[in-house]
Amino acid sequence: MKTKLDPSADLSAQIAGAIRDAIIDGTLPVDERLPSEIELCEQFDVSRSTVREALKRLAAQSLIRTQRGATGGAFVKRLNYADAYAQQITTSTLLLSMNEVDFATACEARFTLERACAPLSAKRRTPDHLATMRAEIHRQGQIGLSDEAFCASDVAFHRALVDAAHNPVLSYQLAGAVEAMQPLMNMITFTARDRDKIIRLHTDLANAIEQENAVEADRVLQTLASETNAMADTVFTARAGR
Amino acid sequence: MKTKLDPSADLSAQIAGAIRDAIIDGTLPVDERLPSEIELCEQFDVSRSTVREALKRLAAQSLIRTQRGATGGAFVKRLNYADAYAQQITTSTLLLSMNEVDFATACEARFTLERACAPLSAKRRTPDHLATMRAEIHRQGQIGLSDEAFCASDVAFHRALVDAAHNPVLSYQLAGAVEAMQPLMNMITFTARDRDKIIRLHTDLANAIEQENAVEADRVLQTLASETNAMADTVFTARAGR
DNA sequence: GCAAAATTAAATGTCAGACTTTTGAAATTA
DNA sequence: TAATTTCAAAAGTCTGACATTTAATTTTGC
Repeated sequence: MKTKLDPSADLSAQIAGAIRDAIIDGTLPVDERLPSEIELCEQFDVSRSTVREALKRLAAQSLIRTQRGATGGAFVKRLNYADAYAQQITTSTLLLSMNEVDFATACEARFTLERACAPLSAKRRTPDHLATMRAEIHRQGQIGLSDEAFCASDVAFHRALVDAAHNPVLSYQLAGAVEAMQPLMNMITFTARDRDKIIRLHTDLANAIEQENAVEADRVLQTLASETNAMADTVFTARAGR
Repeated sequence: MKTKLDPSADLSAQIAGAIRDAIIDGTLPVDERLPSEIELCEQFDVSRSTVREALKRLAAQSLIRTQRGATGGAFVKRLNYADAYAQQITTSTLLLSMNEVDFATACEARFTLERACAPLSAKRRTPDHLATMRAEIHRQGQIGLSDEAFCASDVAFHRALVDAAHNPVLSYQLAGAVEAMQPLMNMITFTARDRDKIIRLHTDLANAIEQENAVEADRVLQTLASETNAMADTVFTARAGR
């Protein structure tokens, strides 16, 4: 079956699009083998280079995987959480850094979503997530910790909070919101007093979650949101005045 | 400057990764022109096909755009909301459809996030978003509307609700959660009574948002969540018993 | 001298063909 | 029967050519 393409537009993009659509609507199920490169050449009436460029596009979106060898080929890939997370984080991070999204907007989005998660986390938290939160709080208190390491630990803490809700879809959706903030947070220099304040709030939050106290957790998250905004304000106005 | 690659692994993936990292960490700023394909061949010591496959990978992630002609080349692309949305929706949809995420989990994630959004929407809603919500409610009441069209309108309604919060980052993060549910919702057959119930709840929700009544909006969303779950249950148990 | 037209050069897009490497299956051999 | 060898199919890579697009440059006509 020859599939028609518009010869004036980008051929490899059209081929990738056609295959992508077939994957999304289920025509090509998971683990189905695509036709070999040579067969795709014939089907779309293009050269092998063009077919390969199309396949690389799909591979970049984790839609296919390829195997070499006799029984090899391109297969529809089951999209796993790890790959989806990675893509989400890349996209979210770039969206924020390239579009001059102001700190307040990103911060509001993040804490709004986290607050939505907290009641579920309070209800369903298990010892391992609490342990992770406590461990990160401990790390945050270590002297000589760089600002970047502090931020990374902050992200890990909040990730544990979200994961405690035990809803993988929720974890996935929030991964972008939480992780994409990290580069913005890294622009902030945290004073010792700032760190103390954050650590205290993190401790309150962990306690609230442990006690299954959703109301208190929400209160702490609101405080954390406004504190974060205040710290960013201080840094950015100081920097602007310089 | 020759950049070393591991010859045993996929070359085009390594090249794409190196350039991707440079874009993410800001080494390559927006609108910066990448070296020409020939120059990249020399830099990485590979053939042009390999370089091109790497560039197609980046293009698939909306990280670069290419221009033909004398002053053309590959340029770092400013990631816009439209492209980011599209990627988010593709990824979210596939994640749900390929991983046998049960309806209840996806539904919980979606309504949890929407409920987080609603208070902001109630505070900031403008006439145009309200008008969109009303228009979609009207469409949902039309007789002879297919189940798919009903679902599409449902998505549009909820999109308007989210957009009313006037936080583009929040809209972006929720796009995946809302849109990815559509294929799952499409598996449901809505009876006339179901539709009536949903339309009534949508009306209540629009009214609550118009009156800036966050508490009432939250109540309606909770009801809508449990109703949606109930409808899905009915359909799925009926189908399982068949 | 100026504007329109033709030329040129640089870049991506496409093609054809060869060779390499990997890998499973089939054929052969001990 | 089991180990080994051979084989074939497929993706990965390389080379070189040609097509197309586009902006800058040069030429031409007035």
